[in-house]
Amino acid sequence: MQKANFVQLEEEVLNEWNREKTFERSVARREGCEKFVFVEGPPTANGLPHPGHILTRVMKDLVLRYKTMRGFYVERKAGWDTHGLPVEIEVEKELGTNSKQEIEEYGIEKFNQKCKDSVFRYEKEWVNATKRVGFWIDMDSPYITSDNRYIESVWWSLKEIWRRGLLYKGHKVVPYCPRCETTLSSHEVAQGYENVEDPSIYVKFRLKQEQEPMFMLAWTTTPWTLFGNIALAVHPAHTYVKAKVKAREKSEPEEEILILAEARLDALEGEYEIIERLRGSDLEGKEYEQLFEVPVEGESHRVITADFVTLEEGTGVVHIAPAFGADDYEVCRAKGLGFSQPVDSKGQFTSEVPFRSLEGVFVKDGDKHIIEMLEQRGMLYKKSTYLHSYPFCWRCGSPLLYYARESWFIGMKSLRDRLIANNEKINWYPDHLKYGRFGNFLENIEDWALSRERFWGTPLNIWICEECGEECCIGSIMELKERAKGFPFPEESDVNIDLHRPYIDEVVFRCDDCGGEMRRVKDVIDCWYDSGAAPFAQWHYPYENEEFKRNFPANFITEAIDQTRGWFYSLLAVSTAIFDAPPYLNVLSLGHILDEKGVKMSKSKGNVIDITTIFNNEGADALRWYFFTACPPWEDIRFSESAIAERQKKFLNTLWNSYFFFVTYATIDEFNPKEKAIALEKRSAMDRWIMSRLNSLVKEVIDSIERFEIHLAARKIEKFVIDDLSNWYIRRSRRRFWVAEENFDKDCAYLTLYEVLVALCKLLAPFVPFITEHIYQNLVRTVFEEEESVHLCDYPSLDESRIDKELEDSMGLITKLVEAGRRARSDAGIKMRQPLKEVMVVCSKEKKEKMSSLAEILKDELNVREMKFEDKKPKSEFVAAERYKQIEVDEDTTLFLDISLDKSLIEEGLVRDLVRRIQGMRKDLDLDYTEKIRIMYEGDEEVKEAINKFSDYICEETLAVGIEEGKPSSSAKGEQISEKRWKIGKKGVYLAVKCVG
RNA sequence: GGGCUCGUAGCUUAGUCUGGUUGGAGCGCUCGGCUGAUAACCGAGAGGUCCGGAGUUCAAAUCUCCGCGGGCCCA
Repeated sequence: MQKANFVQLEEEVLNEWNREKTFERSVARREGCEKFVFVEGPPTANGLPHPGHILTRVMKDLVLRYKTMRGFYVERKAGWDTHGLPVEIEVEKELGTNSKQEIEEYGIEKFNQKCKDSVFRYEKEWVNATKRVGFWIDMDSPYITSDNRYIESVWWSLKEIWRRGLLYKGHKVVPYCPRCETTLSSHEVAQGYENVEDPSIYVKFRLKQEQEPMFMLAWTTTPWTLFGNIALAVHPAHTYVKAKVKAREKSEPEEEILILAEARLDALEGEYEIIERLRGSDLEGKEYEQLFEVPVEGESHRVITADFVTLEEGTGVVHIAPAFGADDYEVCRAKGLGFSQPVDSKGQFTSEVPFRSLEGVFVKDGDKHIIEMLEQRGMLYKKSTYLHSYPFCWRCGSPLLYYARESWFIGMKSLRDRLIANNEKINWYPDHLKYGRFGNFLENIEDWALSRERFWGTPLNIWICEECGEECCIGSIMELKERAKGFPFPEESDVNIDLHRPYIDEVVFRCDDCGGEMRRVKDVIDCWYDSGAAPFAQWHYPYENEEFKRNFPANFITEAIDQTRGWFYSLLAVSTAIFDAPPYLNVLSLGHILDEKGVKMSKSKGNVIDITTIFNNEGADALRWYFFTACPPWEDIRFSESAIAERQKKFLNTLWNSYFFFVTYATIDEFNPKEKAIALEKRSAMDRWIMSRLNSLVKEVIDSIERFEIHLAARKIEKFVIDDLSNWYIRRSRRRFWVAEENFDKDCAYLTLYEVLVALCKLLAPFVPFITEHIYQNLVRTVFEEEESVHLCDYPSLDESRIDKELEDSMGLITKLVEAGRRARSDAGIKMRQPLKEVMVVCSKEKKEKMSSLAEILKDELNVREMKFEDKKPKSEFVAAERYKQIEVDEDTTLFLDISLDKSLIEEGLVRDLVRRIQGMRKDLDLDYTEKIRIMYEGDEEVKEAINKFSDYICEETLAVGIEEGKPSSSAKGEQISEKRWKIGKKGVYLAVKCVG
């Protein structure tokens, strides 16, 4: 038996595909057929591919190969995501820069060039891994989000949005990284929450126009924001109290009155007395003294009411700083209150702060001083610490600030209903995402903060007049050239134009209105917009538009679940804004790869399995098969090399062995399927059964894949290969292949096994493309003038006429009886090799009729001489007879096994034992299946008698030319001899086997 | 903190939507058997608080609620 070397086999197949351009031909072959459109979610190649990326690639590949074989035209354009802060951070690490200023000093031109290089640093590894795992995608002409043509399309789309008034400049409090000096998108923020201890302080704000000292008591965990305080908010409907509190220390005033929500009274320490209850709305408009003297534009320092005030923590009185909180900003704007911003873009206090010592200090580092100063001024009621989760920059680790910034937005809120309507047209797998996580997200959609105050990204294509503020949006390179004054690029050639910073920043226009100079806003855009524009930007739409029109919307995309609000959303958002149409009709969301312990694999945890080890040890097919069978595609998968090795052993080996069994005997017999044609009806029940099973399988597999239930499809195939094909059909049919001379039944067996293997290859081709290709090449291409690759074939289609449900049922019954019979033997302590007289099956007439044609199988499997059916139930008769072992099979079926032995049965058992030993000795000698032997033996009279009686049988079974009593004379050199003393039952037997060629 | 999702034998999992025999498999373990494709296979055995608790019901792994733990997303 030749052991399969899957890794070597795969490398040969890869070379073959490469040589014969199989991928390209598989696509080209379907040109003109119905399209199945796929969009590749572009990865960033500035890190090595991770097992999760491989999973995604494998799932994509399965679906696309399957659809191709099903007759669809499936183009596969690769893509690379190239822009964005992650890329900049990598380069910054390399350069050792720490602020935007340093980058500017280094030079934007050089910096962006480094970013560009960095993005393709691991391209080779990505391309290699992609090819190695068998993902067929066109990586020779990928779309690249930083290409001019791509940017031009993105610009066009932004101009469309701008023209509709959906692209606007706003002021919003946004999560902001003071180190990177840029706002972060919500998906970026989400990645960086950590549990940290922050100060928790209760601050007193003294109300004006009150006789006795009276304070609003507010709670905050960010003391530094107090410099930006503009108002205090209470809930209009909740009950508040004036509580008279006694001094806890001598330094405090004897008594003072604090105002807080009644429900939050446990914030108070020591004794207190409630002197008045009032509603929040009663407090509205009360003025209080400013804590610190910070300049404020507009009205300020009043109590206001707001619905977002909760009573779950704090005091029910909320400190409002519009510069540092989204709700704060909104409520101040609504109430017409002023604004104060004592913090600069690096997160440091400005000179507006009334303490020299704090100027230029990072806000978080100022907390301690502020608390001290509050204490000194007697404005601190109490302090402690508070454990909560706070966002940090996901790349650089700086604490984020919520910070009012100027930013450009896309008005997604106004498109909410359209987003929901378009989502309605999308099939989600798994479906709970549609109205669950994704649907909920759309319901509460916010405007998209699009701009990034960074360097390496698609420049925001908006120019503003420095004189009159006139705004213009540029949608194409042509338009840019026409408007430009002192355009710094050679106009004759588009190739030399780079639309990135810093070049684009130098392009200045003349304002149509006032003649002033128009300059581009400095921002670049969120790279999520880049990838969201992929459906049209990859085709350079609308400047070239044939491809786009044929490729929109996509039929299928798939990525991991974390893309739900990432790429899945950005695609829908852009497409809804531009085309008011869903960009994809089916989306498969994949689970994540966890390590053996169920922890997410990530670089920082150091638990990432190197995928190349798997390729080198187990191979791509084993890896793929593991991914497909392990769990539903949308569930997290616990990944381990040993689990992959197990799948390989179990499935790929069995498949290989089935194939190799065929090849072994087909070679001996020089079987050629081309020369045989036997109608299925003429073949045996076993043949018709496996064909029926195969066709039932085809139906189930297609149905499952169509629902993206990849795991069910794969598991069904696995079960078929192991149980039906290998352990039943081939095992049961072996003897048919061993017959030396030509005969009809042998041809049927060959033909059937051949047809099943070829169909199975096609069925499996999208799953395990390598081994199936190898088998196909050897089984089909050497014989028929067929397609040159299994991947150029059509997927098997269901042939209803070949399904015989009744036969499948009958065989099912037979296997049940076989199991029952084996149990009966086991119970009686009689081994399989010992022939028995009879098996009796008591069952209904219908069952008997169904099974009678398969009775031989049962007889043979159970090693009995006779088999009887009884349709009545004379059970008692057999039960009474002690020689029957009884096993209940199901409600109306009972099996009785005659366990009585006589001399002839025992003799036959002995002979079979001898044969078994001799076969073992052949194997020890490592003989070929066709090599002849001579046998010598020594044993008692019974042995002698049995061997004499059955010598023909023994010789036939063991390919012996003769069997004689005695020992071989002294073994001549070079002769292959195996000799051994055996114990069979209680008998000692000596056997010698000599190869005679 | 909120949403979604997963939790079944030592491990990987089926069954859960649609409540109903004794909760099935595979790996691993023990014993036995089979083997001229098979490091395969077959039979038996050990191994389960179906994450915990409460409820609905004649009946709950399954439905409801409250927790716990993992994951993702959002804050």
